[in-house]
Amino acid sequence: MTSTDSEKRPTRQRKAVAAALESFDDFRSAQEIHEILRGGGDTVGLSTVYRSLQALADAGEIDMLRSEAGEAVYRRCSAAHHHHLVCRSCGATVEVEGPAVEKWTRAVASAHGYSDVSHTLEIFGTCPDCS
Amino acid sequence: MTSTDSEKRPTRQRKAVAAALESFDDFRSAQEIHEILRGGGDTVGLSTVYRSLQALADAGEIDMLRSEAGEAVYRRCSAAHHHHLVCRSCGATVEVEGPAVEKWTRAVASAHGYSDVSHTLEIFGTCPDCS
DNA sequence: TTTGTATTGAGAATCATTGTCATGTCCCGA
DNA sequence: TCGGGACATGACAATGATTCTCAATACAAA
Ligand SMILES: [Zn+2]
Ligand SMILES: [Zn+2]
Ligand SMILES: [Zn+2]
Ligand SMILES: [Zn+2]
Repeated sequence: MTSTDSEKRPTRQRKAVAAALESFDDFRSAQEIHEILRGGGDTVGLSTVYRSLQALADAGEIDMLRSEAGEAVYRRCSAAHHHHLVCRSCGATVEVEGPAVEKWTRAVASAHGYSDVSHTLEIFGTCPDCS
Repeated sequence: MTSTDSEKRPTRQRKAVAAALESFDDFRSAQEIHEILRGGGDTVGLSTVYRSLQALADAGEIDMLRSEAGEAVYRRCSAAHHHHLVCRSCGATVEVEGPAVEKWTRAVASAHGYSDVSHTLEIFGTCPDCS
């Protein structure tokens, strides 16, 4: 196995973190996820939660974004590239896609000679339940 | 003066921070700006730098965004709503506008019943000089 | 089992940001 | 001109999320 070995050992802890990510639908912080695990009886160290989340995010398995307060929050999402519509009040999240936006960012970047382009785009608002 | 009094007293410190913001073209952190001030001979406390930047950002006088590392960084920008194309390597920043994108975010949000909508959008890449 | 390696987690260390509060500054009325 | 009060400052402490350390474990393979 000299090939790209990005696989990690599926330990009890890592599986617990992955499972916790299936149990909610909005973005949560590492600390909140740690709490969820403790509440569910799983014993996982906070450091391990941080490490697992980073690994998952690096592998593209989960999405990470920064809340308006600046904390990193995580969510299990679909595989395709997408963005988020997030309720500022309760966190309710909707995945959204916009081919036109994707095209636009690429066009803008290349128009200015920028290469190796990526982008971040989040929409915040108040959801129907909260308004 | 019972009217909307959002004006702040233009102290030496606040003017120094505002002046520093004119001296560079990319996004800088509060600490970096504090360094610039110290280097320029101005004596301004770090707390005051933080406070001044927040006040300016709240007043819409400057733009604030979070670097990929999560720190708040600031920049003097034009008044109109816009977004940024930022070089991942040197920080070179270009203001960009996209009426279509603005329209799209509003449409998406209202399609899902979200109100009081705002959004963040940044494009990262490698600028011509750095590639 | 033996052994080398990946993983864990408790606690310490970082580091940006915010809070405290005694001191300083400015404006205005007496 | 003087004094009171509201605003502002800055040295320093406190907070809080994230990362680091490193000894103890768990695994996998031989
Ligand atoms: Zn997502
Ligand atoms: Zn909501
Ligand atoms: Zn801007
Ligand atoms: Zn916009």
